[in-house]
Amino acid sequence: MEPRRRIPAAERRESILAAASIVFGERGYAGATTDQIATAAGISQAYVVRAFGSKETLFVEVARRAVMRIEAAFRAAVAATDGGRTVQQRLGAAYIDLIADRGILLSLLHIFSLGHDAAIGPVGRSGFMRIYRLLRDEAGLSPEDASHFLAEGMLINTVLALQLHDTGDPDALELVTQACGGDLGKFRSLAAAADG
Amino acid sequence: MEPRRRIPAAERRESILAAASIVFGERGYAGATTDQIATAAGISQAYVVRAFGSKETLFVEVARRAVMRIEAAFRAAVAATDGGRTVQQRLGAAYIDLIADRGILLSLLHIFSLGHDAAIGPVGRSGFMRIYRLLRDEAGLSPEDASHFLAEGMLINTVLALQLHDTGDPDALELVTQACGGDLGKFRSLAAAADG
DNA sequence: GTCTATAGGCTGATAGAC
DNA sequence: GTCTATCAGCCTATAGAC
Repeated sequence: MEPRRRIPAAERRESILAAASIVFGERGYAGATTDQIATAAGISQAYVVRAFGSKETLFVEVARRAVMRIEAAFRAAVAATDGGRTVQQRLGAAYIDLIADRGILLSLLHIFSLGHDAAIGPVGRSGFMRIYRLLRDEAGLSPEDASHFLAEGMLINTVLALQLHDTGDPDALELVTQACGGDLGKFRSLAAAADG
Repeated sequence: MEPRRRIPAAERRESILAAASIVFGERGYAGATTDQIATAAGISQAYVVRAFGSKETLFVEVARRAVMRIEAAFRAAVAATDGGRTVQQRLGAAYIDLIADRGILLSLLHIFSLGHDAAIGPVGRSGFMRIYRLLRDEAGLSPEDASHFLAEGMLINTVLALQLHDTGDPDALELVTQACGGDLGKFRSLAAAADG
């Protein structure tokens, strides 16, 4: 690998994080290798490790970013004064926009399934609870509504992760339509993009 | 390791599958090792591989079993003629009973996050759709009700995987109570058992 | 049916040059 | 800031004995 252009550390960190989000998403924490992330980021394996200290630190940072992006998107949705739509509708649309980024979607799932891990569990718990409080206290949802909203989100996560929207199966289409409220356009194009 | 008692192959397979369900659940497919599974099953690493051909085959079998257990439990819940309770209530209770087995719960989450995998994705998709059809065609739920039921299940998965039921946080308790419909007893005792 | 031994491959991290 | 080289460890799978 020929030496790359020197780039400010902060900027390089961002591109590593972007690559890591995709690779960790596809393979999971244990399944992903620092070498795969390095290749995706266009740098050497050793540099990935050096930039973040360890693979685990890098994953925790990716996880933290994913949660922060959700919080930011929800805050914007709450703040938006969009005439016709309810807060729930704005929040739902914001969530679907966000997890059309498969890196974020899959990061979330991996965080959940590593809930018992000493390093990642706390990130997942505190992130999930911050989002719950945001829905309840800032968006003004009742505990029941907040819970329902989260439940719908978790089902969307699942059907998208399983790629049920990509099947020919009409029952799958029926389910995905129910889950996403008919707002499938984004994921169809996503699937098409992934094929090419 | 001294040679163990000779045991019929079928029986040995079951004990390996039981051990694998726990270890795969805790560490994920890539994170778990055949040696950890062997230790949990009380046999040698080589024998685990020999008994199933490969680690991947073993995982696929674990995944298949988890889905089948859910189907069986739901069929029983549908068939049960339990005076006071609705089908939804019976199904919900059956689900909560089932995923109190953390091995099954976490197996599910790992299947979801491996939805893109060539070997595991198909198992996840066909299993999920079989369960959807069961809810719709055998339990008689409308597509909307089936979708809501699944959504609630996915939220329960998440809060249990994150172990939010184990936190002192009162907000977490509020959320878990909403998600599980107040039926927390099983998970408390589970947590206590895990501590000991 | 079950084990021991080990080959062969991959991985995260470190050292050190530029 | 970035790379090459490399080590030490771990992991799956196979071979072969009992």
